[in-house]
Amino acid sequence: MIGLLYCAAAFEPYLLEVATKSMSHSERTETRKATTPRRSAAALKRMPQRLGDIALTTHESVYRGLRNRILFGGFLPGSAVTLRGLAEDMGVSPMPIREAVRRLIAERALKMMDNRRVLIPPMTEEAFEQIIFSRKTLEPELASRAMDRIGPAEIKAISTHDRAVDRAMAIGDVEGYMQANYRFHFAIYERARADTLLALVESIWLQFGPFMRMAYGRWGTSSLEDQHQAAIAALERKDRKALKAAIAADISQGMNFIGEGILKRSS
Amino acid sequence: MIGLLYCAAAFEPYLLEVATKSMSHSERTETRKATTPRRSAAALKRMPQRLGDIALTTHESVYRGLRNRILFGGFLPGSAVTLRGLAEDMGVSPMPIREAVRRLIAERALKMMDNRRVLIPPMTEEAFEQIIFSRKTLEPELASRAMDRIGPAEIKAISTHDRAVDRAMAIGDVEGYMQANYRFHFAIYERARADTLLALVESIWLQFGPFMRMAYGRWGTSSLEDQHQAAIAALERKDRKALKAAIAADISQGMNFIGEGILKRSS
DNA sequence: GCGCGATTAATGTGATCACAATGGGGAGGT
DNA sequence: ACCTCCCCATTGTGATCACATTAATCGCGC
Repeated sequence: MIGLLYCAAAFEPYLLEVATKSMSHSERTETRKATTPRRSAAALKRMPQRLGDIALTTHESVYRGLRNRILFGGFLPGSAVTLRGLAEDMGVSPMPIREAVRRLIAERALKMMDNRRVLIPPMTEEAFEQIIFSRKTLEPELASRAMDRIGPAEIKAISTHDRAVDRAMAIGDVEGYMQANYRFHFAIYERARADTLLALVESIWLQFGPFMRMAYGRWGTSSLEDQHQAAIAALERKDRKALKAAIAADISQGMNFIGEGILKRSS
Repeated sequence: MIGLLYCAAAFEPYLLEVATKSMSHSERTETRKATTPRRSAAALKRMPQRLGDIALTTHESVYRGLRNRILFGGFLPGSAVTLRGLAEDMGVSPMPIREAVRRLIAERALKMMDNRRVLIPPMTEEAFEQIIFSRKTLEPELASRAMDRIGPAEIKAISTHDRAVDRAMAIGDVEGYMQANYRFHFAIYERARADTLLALVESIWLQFGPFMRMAYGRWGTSSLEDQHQAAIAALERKDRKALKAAIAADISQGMNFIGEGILKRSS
């Protein structure tokens, strides 16, 4: 409710677009196309369990879909989500939605109000400052740990992601930019094999994803600069100090752009 | 499965004691005392919703109960938990258990294996090192932020918790020690009014709770030292630098004791 | 016309059932 | 005595229903 003030301004039409989830719930929608689904014998064709790579539960694919959508700005800060609404959108029953939403609430990607309504958490100046602190503390450390495990092959992959960042930035593809930027950073961090730390960082990214999208949606990505090249160069030289500095600088620049955009220039 | 190796050694009988949850599900157990609860008309008396302070959902009280139990060592690292088992223990249906467990898994207080079995995550040396790093990074910072909001009244409360720590340590009350120690730290951290950072720290504490309990259970709390007095003195003097140093030293001492105990001396 | 109250719709929560898959234990064979 | 295979108990998952509560909407009185 409170957070709805954030989206009072006129807004681009990306609000509810489906991000990057490739759910193939074909055999389930045909069960549900009847307006009033009866339970009698309709529960037979259950658990077809799409085996894309390995057995994946429904709530897990729902979770990943929602997670990506939040991470890359598919939701507006302050916008509400409902269990039944999402269930209908994704063509599943409300049950796996409940579990996915509960999980995302625990990760602070969603927020449950006192009235038990669920919404994308609006950003506050205090939370934003804490996010910056956490990022600048954890991410350079994670990159430093990863460095020893990053060889030429990994550097190549990381560079590919960086080029995707530049490409998206050039054509103003906000969502593409955010996805490529995420992949760039986490391609580095994942090599640290430090999942306890990585989980903290992922939770942080989930919290500023919608907010970041809002900033880019308003002021574009054209004036963005990053320190990705400096980070790659540091990785090639195995220069730990330079790497940490590059990551820290990248965070500062990016978050400063977002913060200036939304929090300072007000509406 | 793997983690069960950790509890192979002989062990004290605190394994499954109920920690500090005061659930009053009296009116619900009488519904369930029949061995095979039928659903026909038994679903009438639902949602009595004990209103201790404010309306509290069942899965929320289940969550808090489980959380405390994990935090203060009510479970052994590597031990398995089952939805139906917990449901029976707590006298509720498996449904609120599912939500609470899902939430705790997201907070890394529980771990779901590939076979979908849920267990208390066993500790590894790598995870332990990351936990120490996170604690030493976040907690002194949190204390520093809290200092400006800590007056004589708060210092009094904090000192009370410290005395409880000493008392429990003197009589070897492991669980009492852990609870008092938690209250001491979080009485400080909460004053920072930085819930984004606080959430990260709480997740970390949940992860080493069972492990800490194991160490104290084996070697007692008699040889423990802490820097609580130094922290309190720093709070009284409003000495930010000393406060951060005291918190950092307290973490180092405590975690070192635990780590030495379990990871180094093997069995 | 315009607030204001009662009715209705919608939402989260809890319970129960059905099902797939894993795991353990016992029987049978070597 | 040990290993192997099969069967059954147990577990998590998904669906559906019922309910309490909150939000929305319509209608009535001023």
